[in-house]
Amino acid sequence: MGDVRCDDDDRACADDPRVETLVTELIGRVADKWTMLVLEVLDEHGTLRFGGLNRRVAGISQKMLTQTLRHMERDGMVTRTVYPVIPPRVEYALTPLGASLGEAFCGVWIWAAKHRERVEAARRLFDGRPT
Amino acid sequence: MGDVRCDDDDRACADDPRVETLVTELIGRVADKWTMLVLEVLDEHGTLRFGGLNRRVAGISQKMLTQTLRHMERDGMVTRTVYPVIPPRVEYALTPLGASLGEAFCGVWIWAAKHRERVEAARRLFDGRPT
DNA sequence: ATCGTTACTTACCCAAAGGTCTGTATAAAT
DNA sequence: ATTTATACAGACCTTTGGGTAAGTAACGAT
Repeated sequence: MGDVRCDDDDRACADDPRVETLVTELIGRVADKWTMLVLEVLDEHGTLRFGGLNRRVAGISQKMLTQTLRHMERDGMVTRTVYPVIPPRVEYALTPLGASLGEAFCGVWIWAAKHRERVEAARRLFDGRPT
Repeated sequence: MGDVRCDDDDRACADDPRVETLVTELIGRVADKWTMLVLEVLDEHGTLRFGGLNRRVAGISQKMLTQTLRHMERDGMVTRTVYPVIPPRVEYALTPLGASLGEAFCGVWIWAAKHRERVEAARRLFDGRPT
């Protein structure tokens, strides 16, 4: 039961060091806490302005929202459309690439939903708390 | 092209706050950088000792390996088997739960393999570097 | 003339992550 | 007697993440 690797699509899980590098980056930067939440909100609402995102992402600071959006833009996950009006109007939307990352991460969401009880039980056991 | 949510399995991606909490924890703690790398190595090699893991995980410090293994053990991802011999011998192996998380994250690996070029191209474009 | 609005940028600061180094136990090998 | 091997734990210190707050620009409304 340990040998079951993941070979659904292609040779993806292989030992390509460049893929490994990207995955490490994904875990560490692209797919950090805020990125995932922004991605989820954009996936739900389609196009949103800065303020709208700030209101919906729940707990994010202006600074982190800006930073996160810049990273996502750099990685080709979102488009940033500036309308030269006053007061400024900037719209953000997911690219197909961004949407596909969301779908990829959906597997983790499903896992979390499916195994939540089990993880919490394991923690209680480990911590020696009563059942 | 923006409405495509992820409804592969069940109502997983829904708005259950407990799931959201767990996912946030997953991204932030359970499924952090080192956890994923340890998980991958254990999935490849089956059972490994502390030293073997330390040698194979590439760049991890002793402290972080210990910490990561403790967290994974607490979450029910790995088993820790101590043999009371001198010098000490401790073996680590994935549980079925741990293996299933690896499979869930495999979607991200596949995504990374499939879209690596695209992400790197987007970055070059954003950074204004030559093609 | 001043205020409000929007989307930032920048400076400052604190807490957490994480690396390095040292200590520990114990028996077998030299 | 000293060294070696193993799997840690703990102290110390640097780096990074991330929050707060203030500043900016430019125009319409009061």
